Amino acid sequence: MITKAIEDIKRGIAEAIDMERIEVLVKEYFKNGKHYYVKAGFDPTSPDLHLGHTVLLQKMAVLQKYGAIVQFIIGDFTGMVGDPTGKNETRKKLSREMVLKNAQSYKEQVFKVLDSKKTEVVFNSTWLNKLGANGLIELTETFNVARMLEREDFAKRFKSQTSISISEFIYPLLQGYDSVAMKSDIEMGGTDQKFNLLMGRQLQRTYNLGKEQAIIMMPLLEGIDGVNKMSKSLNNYIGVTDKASDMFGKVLSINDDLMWRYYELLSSLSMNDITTCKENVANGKLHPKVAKENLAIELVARYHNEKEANKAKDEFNNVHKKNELPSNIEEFSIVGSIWIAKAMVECKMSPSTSQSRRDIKQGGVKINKEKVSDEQLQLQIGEYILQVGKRKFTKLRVI
RNA sequence: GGUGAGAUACUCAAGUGGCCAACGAGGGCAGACUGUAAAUCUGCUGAUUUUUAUCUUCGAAGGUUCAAAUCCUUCUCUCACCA
Repeated sequence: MITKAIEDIKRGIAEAIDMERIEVLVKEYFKNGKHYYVKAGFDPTSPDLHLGHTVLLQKMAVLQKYGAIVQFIIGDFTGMVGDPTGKNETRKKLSREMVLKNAQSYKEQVFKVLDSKKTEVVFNSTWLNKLGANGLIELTETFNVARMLEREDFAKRFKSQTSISISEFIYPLLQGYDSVAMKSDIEMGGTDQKFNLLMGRQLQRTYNLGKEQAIIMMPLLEGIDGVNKMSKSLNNYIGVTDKASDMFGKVLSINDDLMWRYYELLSSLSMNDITTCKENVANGKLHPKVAKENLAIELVARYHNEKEANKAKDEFNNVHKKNELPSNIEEFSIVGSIWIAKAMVECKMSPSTSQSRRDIKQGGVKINKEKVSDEQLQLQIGEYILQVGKRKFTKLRVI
C-alpha cells in the first residue's frame, strides 16, 4: 500500500528534493493518520486555469489521497509586487473585490480536481501585510545578492547587463516566507519555480522552523502546438472551463507523440495501462485516433461529465468525418436582405468584409452545405446554415 | 545628469525620397490531403461592395517636396554605456 502510494506520488514528477522526507510523511500517515501540509501558490491575476495548471493540481490531489492537507495560497500580496517578468507595462493593482472574485473562480475550477475537504485556501497578504518594513528588512538580511545571482535567469541577465529590479530579488523571498508562515511540509511547483521553491526551504531553516519543506516539481506541460509550454498568451492551451466540444477537439488536435505525454501527466490511468495502450498502438492493435479519443473523453468527463464527453465525441465525428452539422448551432437574425460578406461580419464569423471575401474566394464559405462561389451573393429573406471553414457554423435568419 | 542607439503591421524583422499596404520569418485564416482541428503541400493575411480602385497605417506633432516609413525640427518612450 505504501509502496503504491510512493509510486503514485513519483509518477510524472520532474524532480523531487528530499524524497525521503516525503516517504516518511506518507508512512506516518498510514501508521497513525497524521496529516501533513502541502503548499502551492497561485497568482490571483488570471483565474483561468488550463490543463498545464492541473498537472500540479492532480499531483496534489494524489497527495491528498495519502494524507496531505493542501495549502492553496492565493498570492494577492506577491501578485502586487509583481512577477517581474513582464516589465514595461505598469502593473494594475487588483482591487480587493477583484482578488476575492478571482479567488472564488479559482475555487470553482480547482475543486474539480482537488478535494475541498482537505484544502485550505489562504491569502498571503494575511501575513505579508503584517510583516512591515522591519520584517521585510529582516527577511532581506537572510539572503545575499551573490547567492541571488546564482539563479540562472538572473545570472544570464546580469551577464548580458539587462536590468534586474530590486523587487525581483524580493519576490522569491516573499514566496519563501509563505512557507515559513504556513509551516509547510512540502511545496509544489513547476520546474521553472525551482529557485523560489528552494528559497522556502532555506528560509524555514533560517527561521528555525525545525523542519525544511520537501519539494516536488512538476514538468511544464507542452501546449497543443507541442512545442511551447502551455500558456494562455500563446493561445495553445486547453482551459478547464472550455466547452466540452472545444476541449474534445483540442485534445484530438495534439499530435500523436504529445498524446503520451498528456496521458502520463493528465490521465488517471495507471502507468501499466498506458504502456499497454502505447504498445497496442505501436503494433497496430489500437488505432491512434481511438487512443486519443479515449484520452479526450476522460478529460472532458473530468471537467464536464461523461454524457457531455460522449456527445462531444459523436459531434466531432459527425462534423469532421461525415460532414454533418453540429447539433447546437448559434442562431442569428438579421433584418432585411443582406450581402453575404456583410452578414458574416454581422454574426461575428468574420472580423471584416475583406476577410469574408477572402474566405469566399478560397472556397471556405458554405451555405446549406453548398460552397458559395459568388462573392456578390445577396441573402434574401429566409433561413440559412452558414459555415466558415471547418468548424464555424451559424444559423442565420434573414427577416 | 552626460553620451550613444533605437521605436515599422499580431510578434520578430527588412526597407533610408517615387516601383510601399510595405521583403522575409513566425503566428493566424482558408484549401487539398488525412483517423484528426496532427503532419505535409498550396493560397491568403490593413480597411472599404469605387476591388488592376479608394481611404487609413511605419512612436507623436509639425515642416520640406509634385511625391516621405524614408529628409528636417520639436516632443514622448525604450535600451545600452559613463556617473
